[in-house]
Parts: sequence; C-alpha cells; structure tokens
Amino acid sequence: MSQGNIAVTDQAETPDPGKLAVCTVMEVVNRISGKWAIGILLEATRGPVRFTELERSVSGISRRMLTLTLRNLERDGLLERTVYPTVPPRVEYEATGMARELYESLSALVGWAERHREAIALARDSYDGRG
Amino acid sequence: MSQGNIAVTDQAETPDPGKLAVCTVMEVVNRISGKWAIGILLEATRGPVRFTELERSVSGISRRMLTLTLRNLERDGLLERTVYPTVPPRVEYEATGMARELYESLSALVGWAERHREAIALARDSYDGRG
DNA sequence: CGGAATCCCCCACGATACTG
DNA sequence: CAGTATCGTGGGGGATTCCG
Repeated sequence: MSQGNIAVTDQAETPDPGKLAVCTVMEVVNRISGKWAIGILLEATRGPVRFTELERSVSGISRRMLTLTLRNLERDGLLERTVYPTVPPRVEYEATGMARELYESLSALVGWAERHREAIALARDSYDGRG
Repeated sequence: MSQGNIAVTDQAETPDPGKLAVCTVMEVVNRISGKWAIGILLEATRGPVRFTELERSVSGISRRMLTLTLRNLERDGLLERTVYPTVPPRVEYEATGMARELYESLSALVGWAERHREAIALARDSYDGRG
C-alpha cells in the first residue's frame, strides 16, 4: 500500500510536504487500526498485565488474535514482554514510553470525535435518508 | 466490531472512562483507516477538487475506490459534494470544517510518528533479527 | 498458563467493463 | 466527465484443536 505516495518522493520534483504527511499519518493509523490493538494498548498502559488478564479485559478477543496483536505491538516497540520462568509460566506485557506518548497524542483525536460525534450522526442520517 | 467495549457501557458497573476512550479512538481511526481516505481528504483540504483531478493526484487509486471513498467521506460529513449541471458534468469535492479540524488533530500523531520512526525501525530489526 | 497450528469466511480492494 | 456494475482475490479475523 501507499506505493504511489511514498515512491514519488524518491528524487522526483518538490517532495511536497503534504504527501509526506499523508504517508506519515497512514503509517501510524495502520499501526493501530487493527480490531484489537488500541484496546490492548490501553490495558497495557495501566501497568504490567498478563496474557489471561488481557483475554478477559479485552472483551470478545480470541486467543489467536490476542497473540498476534501482542506480537505486532511488541515488534513495533510499543509493548515490552517479560517472561518469568516459573511454573506455571507467567508472562507480562507493559506499554513502553513510546506507547504512552502515542496514547497522549491520540487525545486530540478523541477531542475531535467528541466534538463532532453528533454532527457526524446527523450527516449520516441526512445522507441515508435522502440518498 | 467493538461490540464488547461499547455494549459493556449500557448500564453495567462504572462506565470506565478508559473503555469509552477506546471506543472513541476506534471510531475515528476506523473512519480514516481505509487505503485512500486520508489522501483524498488532504487533496480536498487544499480547496475544491474535481473527480478526475483526484483520480490523478491520488496515485494508484481506481475509479471504483475513488467513488466509494468519496461517498463514505461525504456520508460522514467530511466532504461536501457540489454538482454543476453543465455539459460535460462538473462535480467538485471540498473538505468541510470538520474535516479540516480533523486534519489539524492529526498533527499530534504526525509528530509522534516522526519522533519515533527510527526507534520503531530499530525495534523491528531487533525483533525480526532475534525472533 | 500462554501460546502455536489449522481451517474457514468475509469483505476491502483491484481489474475490467459499460453509461448518462 | 463522472460515475455504475460485475467478477475475482488476499488477508484480517473467528472457531477450534493441540502443546510445553
């Protein structure tokens, strides 16, 4: 994805700061746009959390998706995974500083959504009503 | 999606502001998480833009996806569609005030991505290298 | 407890037409 | 010019089973 927008900046005409911003936004949006990443990130921001705790607190998630999403977040450096070699095994996940900063950066978006939630709902009703 | 997190707030225990924020974030992220929405929104933020102009400036997009994404953005009240009943037809799209505010709200995310891009790349290399 | 492996489904998206 | 219609595909995600 984003082949066009990114490739264009190679050595072509003026790098166009606008296009660059688009790529940057898509980068971060794609990173958290999965169905579960944001919820997991939030739980892990509260403090160290175990696999099974996440399975319970992130309601609706399957073991498979929990594992996959945790791996991706860990890979991006947003979660730190700690294994305690006890028996039974104990694994804890915690948000990194980067992830906490990300969560703060999202507050602007939350503000926007709250300010315009009603307007969006009205726009949809209007659009769906008249076509 | 988000069945769990939203449904839980019906009349259950304390509404948990954290979970509510998760839903709000996912709301807005999902709204712009398509492959083309952000790029289209940017072009339409510069000023009124025609269908064919978008087809050229948003590189790689197909007519079909352009139409679908435009419809969704219009439905959410992020784009305004103006039809000039001339021949040949002329249709212009422009970002609404809401959309412009959204773009400003995204700047925090851009800042985050720029600050941590290198750290993320390193985290990935490290993760992929060692497994 | 904390996963990995397998199977299946759905839908966002791409390609390729046709049209007022 | 600005769309619609139709068909096909890939991968994100669900359900289930097995494992150290």
